[in-house]
Amino acid sequence: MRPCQLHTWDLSPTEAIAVQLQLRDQVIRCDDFGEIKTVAGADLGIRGSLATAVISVLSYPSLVLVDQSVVKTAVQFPYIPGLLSFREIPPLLQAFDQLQTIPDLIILDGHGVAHPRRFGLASHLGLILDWPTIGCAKSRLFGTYQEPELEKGSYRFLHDRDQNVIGAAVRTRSQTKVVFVSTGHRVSLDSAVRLTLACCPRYKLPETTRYAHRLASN
DNA sequence: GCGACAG
DNA sequence: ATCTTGTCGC
Repeated sequence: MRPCQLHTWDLSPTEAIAVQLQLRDQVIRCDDFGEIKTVAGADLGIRGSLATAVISVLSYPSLVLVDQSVVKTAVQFPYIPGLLSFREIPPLLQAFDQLQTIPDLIILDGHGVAHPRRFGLASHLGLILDWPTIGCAKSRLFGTYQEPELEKGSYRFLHDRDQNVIGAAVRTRSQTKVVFVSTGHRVSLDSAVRLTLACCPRYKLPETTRYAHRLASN
C-alpha cells in the first residue's frame, strides 16, 4: 500500500481539475480485492488551518477497533466543492504512513465516482494507494435519485445526466436520512453497497467513519 | 444570469 | 468542516 506520486500538490484549482480529468480513466469500478478481514475509516477534523487526520482500522465483520493513527498538520488547499481530495489527501497520507496495520479496504467520508468528473476523494485516494476504496458521503454532490423506502437496506441508484449509474442513495438505518455510496477504486457499486451496510450495524454512518470522526473532531 | 455545491 | 442550545423522537 505504498503511495504512488501521480502528481504534485501545489496546484491551482484549474490545475487540480486538469489532474482529475487526466486520472479519471484509471479508476477501476470492478471488484479487485481479496478476503476482507479489516476495514479502515479515514476522516479529517479542521480547526482554523490545523488538520487532524485520523485512520481507524476495524476487524471485519466483527467491527472491533484494532489500530488507529492520528496526525496533526496544516491544510494547504481550500475547500472547493468538487476538489475536496486536494485538501484532504495530503494529511490523510501522513496518517496512513503512521499506521501499523494495512487494512483490506478503506471507506472514505466523501464521494467516489459520484462526482461531476467521476473522480471524488475516494477514487483519488484509491488510485494513489492503488487500494480498494469506497465513497460514503452524508450528502449529495452530483447526480439525481429518488428517495428509497424507509427500511434499512433499501437503496436507489444515483444517475448522471445520461442516466448512467454513478452511485446509490442507501438507507443504512431505518427512518433516517440516506448516505451516498459509490465506487472509489477496485470495488463495484454492488459490493460497495453491501460492504457499507455490513459496517452499519446500528447507526447511519459506518462504524469505521464514526471511530475516525470521533478522534478527528475532539 | 441564477442556483447548486462532498467536507 | 466549524460556530453553538435546546429539543423532538425512538
